[in-house]
Amino acid sequence: MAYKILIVDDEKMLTELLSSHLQKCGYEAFVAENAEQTISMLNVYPDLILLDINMPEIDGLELCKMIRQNVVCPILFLTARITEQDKINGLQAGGDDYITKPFSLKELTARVAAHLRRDERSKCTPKIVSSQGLIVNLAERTIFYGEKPLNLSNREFDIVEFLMRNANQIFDRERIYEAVWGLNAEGDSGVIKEHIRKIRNKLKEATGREYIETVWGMGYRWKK
Amino acid sequence: MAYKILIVDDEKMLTELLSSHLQKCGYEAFVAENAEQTISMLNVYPDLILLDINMPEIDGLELCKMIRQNVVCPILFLTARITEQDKINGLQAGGDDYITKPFSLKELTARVAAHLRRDERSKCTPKIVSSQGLIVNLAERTIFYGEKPLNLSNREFDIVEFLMRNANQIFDRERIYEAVWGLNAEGDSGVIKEHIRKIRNKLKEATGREYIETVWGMGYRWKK
DNA sequence: CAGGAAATTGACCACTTTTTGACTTTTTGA
DNA sequence: TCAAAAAGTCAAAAAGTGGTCAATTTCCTG
Repeated sequence: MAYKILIVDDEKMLTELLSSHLQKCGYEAFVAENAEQTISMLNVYPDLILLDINMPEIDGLELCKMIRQNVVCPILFLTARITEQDKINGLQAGGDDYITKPFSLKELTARVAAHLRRDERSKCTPKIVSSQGLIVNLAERTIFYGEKPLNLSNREFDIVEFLMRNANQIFDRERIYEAVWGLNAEGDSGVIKEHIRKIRNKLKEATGREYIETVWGMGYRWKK
Repeated sequence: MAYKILIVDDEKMLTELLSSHLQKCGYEAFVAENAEQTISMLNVYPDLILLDINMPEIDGLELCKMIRQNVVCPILFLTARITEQDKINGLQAGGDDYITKPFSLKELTARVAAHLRRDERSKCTPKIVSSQGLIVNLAERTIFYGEKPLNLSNREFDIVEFLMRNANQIFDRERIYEAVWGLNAEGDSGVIKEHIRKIRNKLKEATGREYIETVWGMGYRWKK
């Protein structure tokens, strides 16, 4: 069974981004937007908690203490700035680590993985998915069409994985950029166009089929 | 003693193919074609079960639950297609993993090996292991290729042991550092690169073969 | 404590991936 | 039909990654 991660934050944008990304990484994500929801969410017994300290009307540290009374899993703070004093306060409240905003999704998942690893219980993340004749190995980040390997680069794999997981949905380039890079897209740099091209070539090469459809004026979608 | 694998499927073609392949890989294979045979086969105490869910007249999931009442070994589902709901149902029934058809034999054996290995790790660790012609003596910390000693240094041995124990899994340099040094890696110092080089040289020198594979942008893995 | 092996570091090079920007083609709607 | 907007293409620059080597530091052992 996948690790369960509880995200506590009041910014919808961020929680959505985080939960979709964590799901992409094979975790099960839960979201709580306030103290009340958080406490009731503890019933799912999360394996790790991401907690924003700077929420209006809620004292993150107090919330952390309350959580600690009920669970022992790692608690990682999300915070804008961090002073030495913040660190001490946080640790006293029962936190395990800090992630300072802004952070990349890569960094976040690395830290999450590190803590889960340290916590060491049997890891059972789903590894292999298959779709339309493509066999996707999430652990090795490889995709095969039968015996033929796709040989995607890391970025290419990220994009394919994202589109595949959200098959049939249309995403414009900005959205894809945000989802995969974990950053806000500033204008259209054209990176996505180029990556989509490379991906399409490799897919066509190996399978002879079209997987990524262009919806004119809207974006791209993975055909299912 | 060889690992015992029970194959549960009603397609004779497939079971024959699988059992002959698994035998070639050094496993002992048993076949059951229906629920009744499966239950009675459990008396051989298989180390792993391959279970086709989509058999006519038999509900694979029910069968899985019945098996689970008797044994704790890993159960891998063979299935044509897989939806999110299938996954949930399967896990609730006590399954450990899915292999979606069509699959390559290579993939199948890799997954089988992975599960057996995971199971093995929870048992006691053997003193002497052999892999691809290498004979590893964990007590004396020596590795021989036939009569030829490898003469690895301590660190080198640690790294090889770690990679070997987790064969086929990919580890980036940071992970290897954490696993072998037991410390958090602060940035990439390049130590691993250098050790990998030394190890590769010694392996090549003694065996003429390649054991450690580089997965670009991902890390290293011990080829098995 | 000296001498040698082992471990580590940093610099360098070759190679791959990622990004960029100029340019072409396609699509759309006035 | 034509012009503007959107999408696609290409090659080259920039950034990142891994392999190698030599130099330095650390660790043993006699």
